[in-house]
Amino acid sequence: MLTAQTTSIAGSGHIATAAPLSQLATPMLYARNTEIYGEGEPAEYIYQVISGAVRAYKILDDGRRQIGAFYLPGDTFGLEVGQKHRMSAEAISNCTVSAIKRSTLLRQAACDNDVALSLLHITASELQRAEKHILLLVRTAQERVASFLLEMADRAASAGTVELPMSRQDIADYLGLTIETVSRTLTALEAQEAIALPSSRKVRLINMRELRRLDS
Amino acid sequence: MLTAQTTSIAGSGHIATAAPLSQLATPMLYARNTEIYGEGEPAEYIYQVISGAVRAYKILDDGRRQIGAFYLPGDTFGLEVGQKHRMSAEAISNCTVSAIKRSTLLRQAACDNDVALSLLHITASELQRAEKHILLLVRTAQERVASFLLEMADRAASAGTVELPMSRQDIADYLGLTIETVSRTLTALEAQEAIALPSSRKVRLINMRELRRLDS
DNA sequence: CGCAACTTTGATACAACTCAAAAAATGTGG
DNA sequence: CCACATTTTTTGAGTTGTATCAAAGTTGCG
Repeated sequence: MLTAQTTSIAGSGHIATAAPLSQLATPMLYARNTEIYGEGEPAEYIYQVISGAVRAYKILDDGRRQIGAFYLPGDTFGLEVGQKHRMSAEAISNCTVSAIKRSTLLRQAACDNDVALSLLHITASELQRAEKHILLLVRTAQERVASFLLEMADRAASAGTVELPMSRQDIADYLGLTIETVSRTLTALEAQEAIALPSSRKVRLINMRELRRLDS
Repeated sequence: MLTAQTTSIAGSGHIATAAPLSQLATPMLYARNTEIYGEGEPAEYIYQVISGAVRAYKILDDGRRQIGAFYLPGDTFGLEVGQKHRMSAEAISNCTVSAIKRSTLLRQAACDNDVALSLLHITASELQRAEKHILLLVRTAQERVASFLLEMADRAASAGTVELPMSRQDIADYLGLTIETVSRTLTALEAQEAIALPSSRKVRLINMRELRRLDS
């Protein structure tokens, strides 16, 4: 069974095996920092990242922003069982996403078990991610940052170097830290030669053993 | 459509409408502090709390325990899409739960859409809970404790007084705080007359406006 | 090239943690 | 039902990690 990460909504996954659906997948372009949908808006579409990166977030009452997830190419996002989006989503970089109508999907799910099960798997993956995120948030700054780097490496690494599509502020809002703490922690990891920072958006993972020990 | 909180696995919810399933629901008794299932174990059953309270948790590598959720009467827990339980579950108090075989359920889900959709709704509820938990963990101790009390009041209050089935340690491990901080925070809330503590396991919510302001 | 945005570094403050001990609650056997 | 042992909760004192406030670098873009 495919996971949400690899289930294509327009490709070869369960959903797409329902013939009419793949035809309904619409490619869409979003410029850097533009909104894809807002919290509380009717959930019209579910999306899959084709290229670029997306952040999903909520704004807390005190004005802070908590990023719930980053979505990279292949990831599905924006699926809601209820009527409304529970987070906002924005393009981190210019990106292309493929979208299909939620109403179509839910209608399909009501009669097609494969579709219903795919939705279940996507939601279960999101749950697993959220639970991992909870564990992250009770750790030290070093552990959070190390864990974040390893996660990004898993998802987007090429030859030991991670290209971060997101800003320090994005990382801070994801890890529940301040931008200063993220910056200082990266500097500290560099000083202890666990990573190198050839540029602020490029991280070379040098001492994986040490990073994994921190992630543990 | 029913939510996970109100979907009965042995009663009138979607799952039970599949006639053979309700017959398969088995009532089970667990004594205080006994394990219902362990992390990593094959997920044989899914459960619903009939009476008592349950905690689901993971042990971190440094030995700390993070409680992911408390389950109260009516709540469904232990549903996994994968083969294994991703957390451990223990009875907080002596409790009775109703259990049905996961294999049966998944077999049903593969052909019965109502069952598949019920599983989707239960999982989506868990996801929503986990996302709320994430937002909790980036707030101050006072905000976390106030939010926790309001959550418990919503779920189990009778006449403004919340009976806490769990210990201070349980609360601390749920909120990502130490037991001392939880205790001090409750004392502080009492001092500012937002709550009263007739006993350590009983909390009377006095100033709801103030608590909601903290929860916000 | 110059301005705006982003990132890093520095100094200080404070919330929550740690270690320690007292107080209160709970359980147990006589 | 009481006396004692154990567990849980509260309180205290001191430390520390992260936030805050401030400013200096750095990068990228028009």
